[in-house]
Amino acid sequence: MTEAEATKSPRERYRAQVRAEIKARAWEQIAAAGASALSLNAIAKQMGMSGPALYRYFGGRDELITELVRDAYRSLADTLRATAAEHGPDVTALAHALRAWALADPQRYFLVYGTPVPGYHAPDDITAIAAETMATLLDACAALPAPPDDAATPFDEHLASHRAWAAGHPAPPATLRRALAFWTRMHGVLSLELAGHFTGMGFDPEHLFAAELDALTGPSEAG
Amino acid sequence: MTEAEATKSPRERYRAQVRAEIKARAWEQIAAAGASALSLNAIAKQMGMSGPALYRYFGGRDELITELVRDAYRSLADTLRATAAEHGPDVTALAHALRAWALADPQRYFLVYGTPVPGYHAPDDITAIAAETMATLLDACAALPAPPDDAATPFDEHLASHRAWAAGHPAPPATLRRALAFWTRMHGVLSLELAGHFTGMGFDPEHLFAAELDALTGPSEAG
DNA sequence: CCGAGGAGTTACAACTTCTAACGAACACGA
DNA sequence: TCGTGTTCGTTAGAAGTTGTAACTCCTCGG
Repeated sequence: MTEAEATKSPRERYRAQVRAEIKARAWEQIAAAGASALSLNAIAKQMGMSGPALYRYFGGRDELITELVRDAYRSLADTLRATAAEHGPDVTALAHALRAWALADPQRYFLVYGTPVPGYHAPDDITAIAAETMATLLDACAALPAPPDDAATPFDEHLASHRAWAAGHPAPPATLRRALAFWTRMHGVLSLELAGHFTGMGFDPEHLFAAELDALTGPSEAG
Repeated sequence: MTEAEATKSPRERYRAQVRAEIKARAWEQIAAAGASALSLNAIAKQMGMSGPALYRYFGGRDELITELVRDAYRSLADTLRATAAEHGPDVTALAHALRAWALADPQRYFLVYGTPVPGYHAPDDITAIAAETMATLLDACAALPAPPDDAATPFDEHLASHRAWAAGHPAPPATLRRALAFWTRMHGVLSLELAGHFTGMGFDPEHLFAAELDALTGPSEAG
């Protein structure tokens, strides 16, 4: 990384630095008021230069946001992969890492899992990062001990022949099912928590998250 | 309703009609391009009048969106309540009604459960509608037969003393826990499905939804 | 019938994204 | 060392947006 940056020409290093600062300001704005309130002009003014100058660095607002979305996916995938590298394929560690990542910057989470724009389709490289994240999750679910009553569900049979997303993974349908359950349940709690739908209800969202995680890892020994 | 509208003055009836048409156009725009792309000018142009005229009917863009959010909450609460009135307190019927409501207009779902604007706090009447929805869900969960291994979880103990949201409901903590699980899991699947995170993965989201619902209603007899 | 108030208009301010054209600074090769 | 050419940042401007102010006109109600 040091070598890669050092070998670039001065212009390229400067350009990379300005791009990085633009993105940093953009993240500040998004954290403060959401992605829809992101203003190129405001960023330019903060950086002491005038509006159109930013178009040297990003094709426009959409391109900047796409870049931030890509970074968000990348950050999530790296965080989970690092967690798996440190704790092994442990679904509990993954869950806590996911929650910490989400709470650290809710708007970054929503950039990945929030309301989509109807027409928008993410570039292929972004969906590739998403697949990488799913692979990490699948590995952890494969390492999960099979529960005592592990009869094949109807959904397992469906997954047996509809597993394009896990084509390169040797996990059986039950593992795929558990991975999907893990993903959707963690997201269900986190999404509602970050959106503030639990505020005023009295309970601690962290306990709900832990309860759902317990139900996932040990459906029988949870009591 | 007929009486209430008929007794109003002509001016008020006209005003209500124009407000309704504005909201109808707004829903079209939101369904087509999302809430962030809603343009008062575009609505005015569609209706054959010029921009500022709309400010007679809505204080501004934010007020119009808040009104649409209110209508979305109201629609969801009414749909679930009507389902409960027809099928009784059946959590399965509620789940299918919720999914149908969500699929009928994804952006309406996201207006309720989508990415929040950091600073925004919903008016009290909207949170009251949300509480109404939770009450309907609680009733259905209370009618659910207790599973065989129904030992109190740690989260149940937490809920026993942190149940402000169910203050007026006699349901025990285990029922509260099941209601929260129902809510978060259904939302987890629906949210990811509507946002398109399952596209290209190969499986049918409806089957996943059904599987999660099965796990919720009968954890033992599901196999 | 006539006045008061509501509806819609245009004009304007202050934003936004984004394009075009220009000048100045800088890195690089001869 | 000295052009030269690329790149950066600028201003100007078009085409949008939300929202306010002032004015006209019509209509409803006493």
